[in-house]
Amino acid sequence: MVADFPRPNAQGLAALIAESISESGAPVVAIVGSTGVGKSAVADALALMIDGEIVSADSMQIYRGMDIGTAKVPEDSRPVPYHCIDIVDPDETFSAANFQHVAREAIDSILARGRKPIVCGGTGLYVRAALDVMNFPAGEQEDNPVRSRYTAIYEEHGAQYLHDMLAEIDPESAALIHPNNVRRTIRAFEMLDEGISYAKQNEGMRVFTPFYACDYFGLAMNRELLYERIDARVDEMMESGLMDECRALVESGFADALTSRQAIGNKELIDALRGRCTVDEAVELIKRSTRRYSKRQGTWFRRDPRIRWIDVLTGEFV
RNA sequence: GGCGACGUGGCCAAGAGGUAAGGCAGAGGCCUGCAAAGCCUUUACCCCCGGUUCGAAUCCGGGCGUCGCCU
Repeated sequence: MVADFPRPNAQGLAALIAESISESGAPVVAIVGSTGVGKSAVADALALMIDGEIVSADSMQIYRGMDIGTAKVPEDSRPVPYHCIDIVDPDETFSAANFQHVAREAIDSILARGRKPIVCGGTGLYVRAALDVMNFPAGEQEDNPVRSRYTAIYEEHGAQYLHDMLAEIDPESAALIHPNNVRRTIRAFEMLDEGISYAKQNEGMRVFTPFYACDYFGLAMNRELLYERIDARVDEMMESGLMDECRALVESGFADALTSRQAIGNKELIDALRGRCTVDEAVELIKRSTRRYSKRQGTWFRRDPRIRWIDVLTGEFV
């Protein structure tokens, strides 16, 4: 049903990428870009061309049972092995640090088998966690007492109060975090507890220090068309049974799991299932959230100078 | 044709003589342990013309438009 859109030619794009990497000799390839530009199709085609395996860098495809909503390539249509998909249940905690571990393990094993790792995904932080030098402090995340303690302080005294507290003990970090950004303010406290300051780590964000030598390719598409494709894809997801998928998550007791509340598609539909809005309203919200998400992905990837951008419609570098 | 109401940014909407709140949508941006998350920034010849006034989105007159009612 998206037939009337100009469609990218995955084969051609993959061939272009294959050609570009043959000169570099870097062990890893990464394909990034906003949702809906067609990363998966290109990655699949490329994998077949260069004897590769896919390492998904997608914060939501990590979870089992969330397939339609996260646009996972169905298991029986994966032409090569996929890694970093379906590794935890929706109510398990997972983070960029965990991903770093899992993804590097996958990359190393692919390399050890003499094949080519193709990191493909839209979660910018996860891509960097896997591919760049990024050190996460050792502390445990699960049931983090620091987190709950400062969350309580926030709930009682408000964001500004919490931020002022941070400014007292770590003014450099406080200066970098907007008082309303409670999440990050709390993380700064956690980091202090783990012996490092947010400000210090933030410096590392500006410099790109590779952990693996890697060729980066970004897939881009005219925004208007991308938005149309996103809208159409959401409709397709509904036709493919996204509603049933959500219902199943609810029945498994995952309705209020952190992940279900965050994942676009789930959170809106769960609201609809609970009668808080109509299904049509939920669908519109899903489309809007997805469009916004794709915009945020754009600003994240745009600042990485290593990415070579390809216009998927013209099949040329931009 | 008559009577009445209304006419503020893409949408909704405050305002009622002193130089245009807010919300939504959009756009731009930030980002090292929830990242599909979290957060920041930003958008006005107040329908037109004339008048009153030091000063009008706010008052008066006319025009145009929309809606409702009536004949």
